[in-house]
Amino acid sequence: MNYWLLKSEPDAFSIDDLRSMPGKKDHWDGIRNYQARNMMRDDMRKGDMAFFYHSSCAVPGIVGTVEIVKEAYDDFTALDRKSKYFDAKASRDNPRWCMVDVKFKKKFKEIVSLAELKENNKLADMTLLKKGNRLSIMPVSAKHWKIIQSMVDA
DNA sequence: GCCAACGTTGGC
DNA sequence: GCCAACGTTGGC
Repeated sequence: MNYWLLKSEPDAFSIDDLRSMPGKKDHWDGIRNYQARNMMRDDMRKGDMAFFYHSSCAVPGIVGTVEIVKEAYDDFTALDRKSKYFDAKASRDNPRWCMVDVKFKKKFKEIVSLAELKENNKLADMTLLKKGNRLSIMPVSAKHWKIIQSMVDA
């Protein structure tokens, strides 16, 4: 079982949006980066857990957890001309992009902010905190997962 | 809005 | 295959 971190801009899709979906789940669409796609397709498994990270907002940070409930399948938004994730190079035969389904598990009482994560020396080697890493999906080690869980107020 | 750090594209 | 130009991400 693997751990992950999924970034989303809360203006576009927040953890509250996920919680209010039917069944508290939704597809994680719009991934248009090959590294992120490959990890999602090759390594992300049903039952894996992920942090939900809010990016490009007033207080960026981890706001809760989700579970991967469906493994990678074709991202149909790439074929939808009206979608902002439409990709002219994607086709039915070669959809190019994929997505997974995630289910809301928990929203933290308080956000674990990026600033707090940076202040924690034990997280110094975390991918998220490394310079220049902008991937919207990244793996989290079991060690880091535990440390961050310990930073959460009940 | 700025800018660093990537990733992608396309001419050669 | 190289590399310059361009686009994107995301913190600040």
